Amino acid sequence: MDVDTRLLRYFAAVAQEGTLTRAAAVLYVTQPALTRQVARLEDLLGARLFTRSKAGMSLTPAGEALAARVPALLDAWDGIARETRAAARVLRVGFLASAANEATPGIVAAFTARRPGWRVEMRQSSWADPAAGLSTGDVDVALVRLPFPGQDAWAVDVLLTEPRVLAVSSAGPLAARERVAIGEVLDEPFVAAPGATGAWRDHWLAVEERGGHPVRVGAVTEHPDEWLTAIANGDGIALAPASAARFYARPGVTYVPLDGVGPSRVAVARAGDRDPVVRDFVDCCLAAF
Amino acid sequence: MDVDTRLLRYFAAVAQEGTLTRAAAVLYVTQPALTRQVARLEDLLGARLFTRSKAGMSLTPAGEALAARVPALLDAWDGIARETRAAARVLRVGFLASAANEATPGIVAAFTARRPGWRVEMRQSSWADPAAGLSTGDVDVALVRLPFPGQDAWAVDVLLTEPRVLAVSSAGPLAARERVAIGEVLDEPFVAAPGATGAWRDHWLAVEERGGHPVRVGAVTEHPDEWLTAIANGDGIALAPASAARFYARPGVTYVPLDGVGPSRVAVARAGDRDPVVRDFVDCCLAAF
DNA sequence: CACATCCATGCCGACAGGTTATAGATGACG
DNA sequence: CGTCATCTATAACCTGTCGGCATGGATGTG
Repeated sequence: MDVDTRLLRYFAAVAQEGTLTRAAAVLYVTQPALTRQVARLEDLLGARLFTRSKAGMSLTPAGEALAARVPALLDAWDGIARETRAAARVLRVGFLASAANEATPGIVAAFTARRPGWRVEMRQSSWADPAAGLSTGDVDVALVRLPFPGQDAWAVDVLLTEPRVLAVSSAGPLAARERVAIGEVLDEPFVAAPGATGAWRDHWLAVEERGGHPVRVGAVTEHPDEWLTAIANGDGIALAPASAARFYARPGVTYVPLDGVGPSRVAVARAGDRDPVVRDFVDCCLAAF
Repeated sequence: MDVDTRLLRYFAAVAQEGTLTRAAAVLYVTQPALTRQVARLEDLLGARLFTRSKAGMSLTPAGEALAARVPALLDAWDGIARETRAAARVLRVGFLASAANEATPGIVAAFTARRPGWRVEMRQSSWADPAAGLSTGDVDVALVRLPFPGQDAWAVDVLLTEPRVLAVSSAGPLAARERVAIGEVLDEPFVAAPGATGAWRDHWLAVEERGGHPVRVGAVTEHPDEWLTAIANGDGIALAPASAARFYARPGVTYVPLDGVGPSRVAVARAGDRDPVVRDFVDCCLAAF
């Protein structure tokens, strides 16, 4: 009988949390999706796994039996997948569009020097996935900007801290300014990241610095190119890391120093340090700064 | 990283067989489907698992690593699923429409006497699945008629052997006959089972007894009711087990003894005899005859 | 040079999984 | 005693994936 390991992870989360609602939050899916997947697993196995009540879901004997063995099975699979990738000598590195920077080629060179025979596969992710493919298992390690959704589940080392600046249309009045304070622009429309990215989106809308002041969203973009176009068009302004002035210079877009907001941090994130190859890559990252 | 165990079974089959084409035959899927699923697994893992050549597919080092551990993982999952079902105290029994007979209630009664607290869930399957849900894992044990597709993969005990007779329209000339020889009716249109059922369909079209004589198919049916209607309507004639005269008596349909064909066998099939509960059920079946 | 044997690709229909919105059931609380 | 808050279940919709069939392309073989 075949099953997707995702179903088993869902089941384990529900067994752990005791309610569908909470498990759904942990898994970043909606509660109806969980309801159906759990029911589907019960159908597949031909056994009721939970007794439902207003208070939540509690395990039946069959559920207990399953819950006792599923974590080990999932661990075994994760281990197999890791070993398989290791045997292929490919390290998959995700990076967020705006987290790439001058150091990347040096890091890759240092890594291939330390691990001859290994190939590094770089995968750029859109802003719709600030975890750069880590959470879906698409990559082994990722260069990201903090904070990102689900960050607590990963091992993270900060590589670089840089100020956040303001990106504005060159045609607008702010472009001529020497400096701007965040308090002056709280009513401006902002160009934002997609809605599902939670803390990450908030960070780039300066929600923390607004003290409750509402956000006006002028546009939503996923890629640097759309982002630059939206700003040049005057659809809104946006926070950006200072290095964007070098990487994303474009006629029509001006970067202005900004007061009153904290810095942005670039970090290297991964599942943990059990894998020595990943650890080597992390070391190369740390050595590059 | 999540994966469907079906993908892993596909992979294992290809690794075992060495070519996609042969593995596809073993798995009862088409070769293009396998091509894509293997490619998908490689994508998911981010590693090439096979080197393709005209001669077939041979494992890369990454493929070797995976192949070394996948069978144990699949076994572990199958064991977990079995234990979970056992904890639920539900035995799922599949039965083919025409394999059900007088003995069934007695078998179930004997089983529940031997295993108090257990519930038997009977699932009737259409003729589109002569394995009665075994092959998909929908049931733990099944009452079937031999031969059925993929039969070699299962443990099988014959319960009962009965002659095959001919079902004809009462309005036709054959209905008045005392006996009929198979050689007389090779040119008649037959009412057949769905095309994907292979050996099973052939068995009921008397392909073995035809000596190459081609089959005319007058209708295709999946359920006894359609089958009876098709025969009564004169869409074709059909082979049937002798007991059909009792179970599927209907005005307009006449059963005539038939010479020149072998008997039909009812059997109990299951994955093996490791599961003591399934073994008990099998014992009850054997004791009932 | 036709043929057999592989694997890959394009197209299409069916279905599964996700989302949002909403219903139903049941304690907790003013 | 109504009003919430908190659960799970269901409905409607959209998209991506899987399977099938048909076909193409590459490569040895008689």
